[in-house]
Amino acid sequence: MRQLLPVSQDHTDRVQPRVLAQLTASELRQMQVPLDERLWPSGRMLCIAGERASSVFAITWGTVKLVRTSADGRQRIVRLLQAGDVVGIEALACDHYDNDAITMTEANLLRIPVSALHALSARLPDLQSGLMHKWHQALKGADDWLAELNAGPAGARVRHFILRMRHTTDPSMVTLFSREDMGAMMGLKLETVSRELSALVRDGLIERIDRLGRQYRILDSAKLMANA
Amino acid sequence: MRQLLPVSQDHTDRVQPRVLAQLTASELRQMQVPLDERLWPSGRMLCIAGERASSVFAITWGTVKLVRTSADGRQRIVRLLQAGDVVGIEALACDHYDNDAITMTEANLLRIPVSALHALSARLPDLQSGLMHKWHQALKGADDWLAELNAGPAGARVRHFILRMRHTTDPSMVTLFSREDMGAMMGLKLETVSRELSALVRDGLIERIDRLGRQYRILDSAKLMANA
DNA sequence: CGGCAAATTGAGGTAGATCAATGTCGGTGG
DNA sequence: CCACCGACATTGATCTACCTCAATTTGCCG
Repeated sequence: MRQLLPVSQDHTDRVQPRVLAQLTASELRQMQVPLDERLWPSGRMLCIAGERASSVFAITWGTVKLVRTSADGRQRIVRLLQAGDVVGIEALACDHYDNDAITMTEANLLRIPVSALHALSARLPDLQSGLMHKWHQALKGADDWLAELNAGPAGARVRHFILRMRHTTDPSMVTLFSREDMGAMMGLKLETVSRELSALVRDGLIERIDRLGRQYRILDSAKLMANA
Repeated sequence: MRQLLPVSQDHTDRVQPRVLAQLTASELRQMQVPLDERLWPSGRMLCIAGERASSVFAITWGTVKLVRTSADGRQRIVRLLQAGDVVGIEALACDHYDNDAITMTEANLLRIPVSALHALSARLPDLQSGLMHKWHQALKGADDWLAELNAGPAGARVRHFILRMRHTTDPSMVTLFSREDMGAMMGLKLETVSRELSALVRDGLIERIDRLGRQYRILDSAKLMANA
């Protein structure tokens, strides 16, 4: 079970992760911020687009997908959030969530009331700039997602996705998701994703580790990065 | 010339537009903010991805495209900015621009030094929340762009695009762009865009106004909005 | 008038979708 | 323990929406 999680979700190496700005969870608690830290199972809906929003969720480890369900029922994964990202950051600027958010792995989340953040940021200029950083991170993430994962031929999209999913501790290892989810991220059908992955294995760029098709080892990162 | 501009760019109806937060240009000037207001011609590059960034540009009217040029040279329009949006907002959080920004019409821009904003926001809590609102607007814009304009069949994308480009004063009128730019926004080839537009005209959903194919009148908005 | 840039339209090719069959894993209950 | 079942990945065959290549048209401008 453990090795199914991306390494970025490893919570043993950093006992006190910086949750928001430079603040750790315990520092926030010292400042009277009522934190609700919880471990969520995979596949749990954290918030719903349009729903009233009064808190944000800081991710300390795990992966969360932001999903848009279009009028005709098709689901599109708008982007992924991981450790250091904030789920529902839009709650800071308006009173509802813009996207559905669903855990894709087990995930450890710190729920923080928006009111507490507003109160605190008046006193703490550092928090201000820290939050600005989170906004920027989210915006750049959205733009990158579009440019890298939703442009060009299917093969290139899948290769970009693999590179993006490398473990931070061991960049030769990658943890992927279900073919259907991967398709929803890149605007492809699950069969196409499967075929492209098989082609990469056949050509020796990656090697499959587990039986489920979630764990791969990168054998030729140069070719993976080649834009040909 | 005048009628080629989207109505949202009309600057005669609001003499003192709110530039940032609730502030008008003259109010900002009263606060010693050194503003550089300028009218830019169409097709001018405002900033370059990776370039050192020390100011933002508030749009009072006109349209600006954010462009990513991928490694293989293909250009992708990541989203559009219009009146009320801020070009290069990322300069508030880091020291460089993330995207190229190019005017798509004549555009009136207020260049504002980031240092001035930082200094001012310490004194003005309203500006804080106003900037947060801009961040949110940008992030939601990015997510919407992906979900509406880069998902589903070509016809649906083009129809969404038309609806998005309706004039604010007269929602039955639409101003489009070159077929190539439209393609770069929706991940389609220019011929495909042209064909889809022709089909909409043929089926009586829209009517062409000018000779260049930039101005259209919407005849059947119900069918345009239908997701079939 | 001539040349250029942009849109339209047609014919044909192809990447990816669709439909469908098979295989593998993991859980469940006899 | 083993048979069965459901979820998921893979693979093949075919189809089609969109791309590519190319010709034609239109308006603009020197």
